[in-house]
Amino acid sequence: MMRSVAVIGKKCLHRHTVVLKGNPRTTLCWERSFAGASSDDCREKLSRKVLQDLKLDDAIGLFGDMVKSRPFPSIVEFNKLLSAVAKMKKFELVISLGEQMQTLGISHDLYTYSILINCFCRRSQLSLALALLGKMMKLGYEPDIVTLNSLLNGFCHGNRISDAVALVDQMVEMGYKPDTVTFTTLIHGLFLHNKASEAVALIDRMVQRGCQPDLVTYGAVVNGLCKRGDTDLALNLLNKMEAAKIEANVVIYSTVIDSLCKYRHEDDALNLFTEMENKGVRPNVITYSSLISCLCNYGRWSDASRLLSDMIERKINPNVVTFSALIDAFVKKGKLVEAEKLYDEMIKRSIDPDIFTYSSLINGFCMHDRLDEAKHMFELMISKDCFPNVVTYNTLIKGFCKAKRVEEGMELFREMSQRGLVGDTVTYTTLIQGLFQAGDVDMAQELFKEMESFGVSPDIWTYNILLDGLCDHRKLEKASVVFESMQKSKMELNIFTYNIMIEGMCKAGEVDNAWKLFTGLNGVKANVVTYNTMISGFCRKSLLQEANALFIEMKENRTLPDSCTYNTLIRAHLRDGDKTASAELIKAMRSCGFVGDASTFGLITNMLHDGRLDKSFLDMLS
DNA sequence: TTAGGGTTAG
Repeated sequence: MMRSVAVIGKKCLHRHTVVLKGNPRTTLCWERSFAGASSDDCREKLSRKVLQDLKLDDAIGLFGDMVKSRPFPSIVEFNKLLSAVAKMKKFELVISLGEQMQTLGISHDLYTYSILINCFCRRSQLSLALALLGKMMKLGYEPDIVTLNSLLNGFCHGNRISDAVALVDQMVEMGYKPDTVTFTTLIHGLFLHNKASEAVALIDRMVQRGCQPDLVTYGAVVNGLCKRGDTDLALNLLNKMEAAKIEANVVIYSTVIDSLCKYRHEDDALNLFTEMENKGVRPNVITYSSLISCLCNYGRWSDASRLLSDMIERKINPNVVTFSALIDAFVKKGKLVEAEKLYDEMIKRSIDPDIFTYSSLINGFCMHDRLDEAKHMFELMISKDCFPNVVTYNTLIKGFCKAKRVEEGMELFREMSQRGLVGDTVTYTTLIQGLFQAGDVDMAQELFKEMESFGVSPDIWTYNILLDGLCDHRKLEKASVVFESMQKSKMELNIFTYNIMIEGMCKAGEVDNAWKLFTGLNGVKANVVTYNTMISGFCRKSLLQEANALFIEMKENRTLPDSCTYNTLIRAHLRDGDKTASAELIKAMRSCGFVGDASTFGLITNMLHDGRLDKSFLDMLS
């Protein structure tokens, strides 16, 4: 590449002129063509307005007319058409039209070459783009900034980001003046290749070379940094901008504020909000919505409500996003009444709810087992031509499954397919879980098979639910087969996977196998549930020594026992007739602030009745 | 007549 670009030099400029002069054919033809109706037609068809909404078929037809008309229309007309086709992203077609032109003896000019180089780049055919650049330069055309920016874009989107950086340096050395397009293209490429620090360094390098980056360039870097959560670096850039007397605008401030808030620096976000006000930058509905939404999600309702009244007072009107964000936050915190009030308020303000609004409300109704209202909301949105997407369906399906109405969930699943929506991993996982809970083991397994055959990849949660369902329904053998295939696959098993299998084995009486699994957790850390399950497995087999040993081990491994750990052990020791050990455990449990659970109370009551225990035990428990 | 990516919120 560098060799090709290295030949770009001043001497080309001379030849450039010569070639343009030496290309009188198109000029002459064009002059003559004023008399020809067909060429006039073409020219009319190529007017800017027509080109804007030109259809692909018309473009091809037009090209056919153009190559048939004699004399040929000028190269400018061809360039306009090629450009229009390139805008339709039909890059291959542009290339083939270019080839046809050459076959017909219609010479390309600088613009044609630029368009074609761009097309090769967009098709990731870097070598062909470079070859064409070489050819073009041999003919004496000096690439201009647009040609080089296209090439730069090609490098950025191909895997040649270091060549992209080098190209910009070389452009500067050769006297080209990189423009905003050059920089935003390179910056975008750097972020695409995870080179955030190089993007920041680029800004410094530009300044060093006496090339002051503009607002757009800064904006691109700030945006890229914020998307990665590098808010410190973004704030540094804001300071740099200020030092360079480039005033950040509301978009840049909103970007940083949003990012600060999302990464849990909400107070810094609020401070920056004040700072932008002090600098005379007026926040807009987006600045407010983003802050309000984050604050609500963190439960900072009073701050959020202060901002809301603030924005209304300043006539910055909340829009559908503001309302939806609020509704969603209220719903997630279980405040459905408030969410419904907000919904009424937005209707009163003639703000149309959108798919987010409806989906949040449907979620709210589902969370409160108000399935009929959820369904009603779902039908309402459709009646308003706001069509549910896979997320909306998943929400409602989950609601029905949780309410043990898996049949209706399945019905929705079929309905979404009819609407042309494809279920995703969440859809299938939810339904598989619902089917297992409803005891429909066969259907659950069938759905799992369907999901695989439809190319929807099960994730670790899908597998965990499958394992759990199989174990719950006494299909440990089948679960073990699945588990082994998971171990062999690249999938990372989590502690839930192990907990499910350990529990399944213990419940099936296979404590030895469960213990084997427990001692062979592949780099996964046991949690309190893992210990509880194993301890309970030992207790079930009256292996109290093992259970006690594990209880000690879990404390040594800094896994805090919970109410379940204590209750399991207490019951086991009571059944074993060891009153002393039980009494000690009860004391220890109480000192941790836990109490006896229903099973423990039940057992003690029974033992009181048949005289195995005296009343002091009951007093100890409560 | 040629190029980039947008500009931010649920």
